[in-house]
Amino acid sequence: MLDARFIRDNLADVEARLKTRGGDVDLGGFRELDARRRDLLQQSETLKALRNKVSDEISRTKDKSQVQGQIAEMREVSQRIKALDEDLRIVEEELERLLLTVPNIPSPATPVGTSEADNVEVRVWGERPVFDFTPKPHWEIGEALGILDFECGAKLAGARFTLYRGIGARLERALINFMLDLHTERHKYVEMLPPFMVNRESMTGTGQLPKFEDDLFHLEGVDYFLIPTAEVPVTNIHRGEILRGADLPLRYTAYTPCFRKEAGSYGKDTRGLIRQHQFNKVELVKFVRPADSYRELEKLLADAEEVLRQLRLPYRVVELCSGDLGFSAAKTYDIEVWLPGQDTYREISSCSNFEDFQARRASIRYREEEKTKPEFVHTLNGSGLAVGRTLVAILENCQRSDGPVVIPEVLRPYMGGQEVIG
RNA sequence: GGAGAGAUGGCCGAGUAGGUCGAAGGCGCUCGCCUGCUAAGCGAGUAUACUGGGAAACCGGUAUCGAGGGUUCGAAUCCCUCUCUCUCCGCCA
Repeated sequence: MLDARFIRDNLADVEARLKTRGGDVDLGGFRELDARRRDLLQQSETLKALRNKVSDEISRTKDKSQVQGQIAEMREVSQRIKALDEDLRIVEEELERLLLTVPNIPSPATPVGTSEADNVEVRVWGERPVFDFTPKPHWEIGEALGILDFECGAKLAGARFTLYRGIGARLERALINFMLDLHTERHKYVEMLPPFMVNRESMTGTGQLPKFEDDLFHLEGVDYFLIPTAEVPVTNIHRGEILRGADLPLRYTAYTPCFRKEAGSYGKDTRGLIRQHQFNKVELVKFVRPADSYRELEKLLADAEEVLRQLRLPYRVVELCSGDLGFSAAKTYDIEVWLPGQDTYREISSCSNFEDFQARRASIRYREEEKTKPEFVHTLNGSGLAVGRTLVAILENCQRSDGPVVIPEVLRPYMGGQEVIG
């Protein structure tokens, strides 16, 4: 959420910068609602001040018969206050609804552009493997090895669900443990294991609600949502809190499954593990001082990249342009892993600085010193990494001509020493 | 699922026959004084949000005692609904 006062004071500038995301931006309604809100608030508060003053006088008058006039008068004042407050409530609700659907302002560091095509390649790492045969896509490899069973996934749940079997299941688990160990031991993140479903406040805090309810699985009977990413529960850990400056930056990592409806992606990526309703992810989340947030973003990105480097999987980093930026982000880097079976780079991590956008929604503040005013923190997060897609990258990059897949060295301790699948 | 108890400021904890309670007291913290150092002691201060004025320092108003609603001139205190926590019973990995 943007700061209402900031919008009020910089309306034209805010509109112009939001336009770089593409689509329509109209903050005209904001100005009017904001003005009406303050007008109603002042009227109501003036009357309340009067009522408080007169009530105080009444309380000090022992003979109540002397103040019957004031009591009658205040009865009327209270009615007017009630009416004003009702109008105010409606205006504030509208204003809130409007503000919650306005996306974050892209950072000046975000390149301006209209689509994916305008994203900027920042760096490329690793050697793409050279094959003396035509590399297969992971779904063929996984099925042939008997470790990925798409048909059974569909039988158990439906399209976009997969059953991992045997060594495939173990490889997924090995990746999760490897990533968590790397981030906790080497990068000094604190591991969290949060609830996999959360309430409406949490979803609103990180920006999934109210605008993207259609993308979420909602439970029947209780107002809980399955999390689409660990970002939601982990960022909301500090919702409504005032943190101590000395404790910043806070770094958390968490493994969770993620659940997404993938509405609007019919027919897209229907084969294989790329786009599933349920997938595993290890997430990195940071709470930092505003002045440090862009430096922390670079570090977070490096922490995520380190996973691919250790696995020796080739990738590139791209900077998302304004038109491709997510709703809550001010600046985002995507890490894209090379998939030789599909002859393309594929997103495997998205690392973003949300600045104070989520912090304002979720009211996450910090106080530098005991006496200083609380300020909003900046929140960041990134995948470290999407586990299923990492498994995909291993199958495709480490495949051999006759079918087997070589397990990356760093994973072997997690695989009971096994070196090859198949 | 059933029965009961509770939710007050950074923390602990008073306050329920409605008013002088943004809220006693203690702890913590900040500043000052005092003391050869430390400890102790003394004094002052110590919430947040919105809003009006001001260049600012700051000054004023309103709201907040789990959340929402009601009664009343006036609610931390009375009534209703909800949420959460705790205890006991049941059930269960």
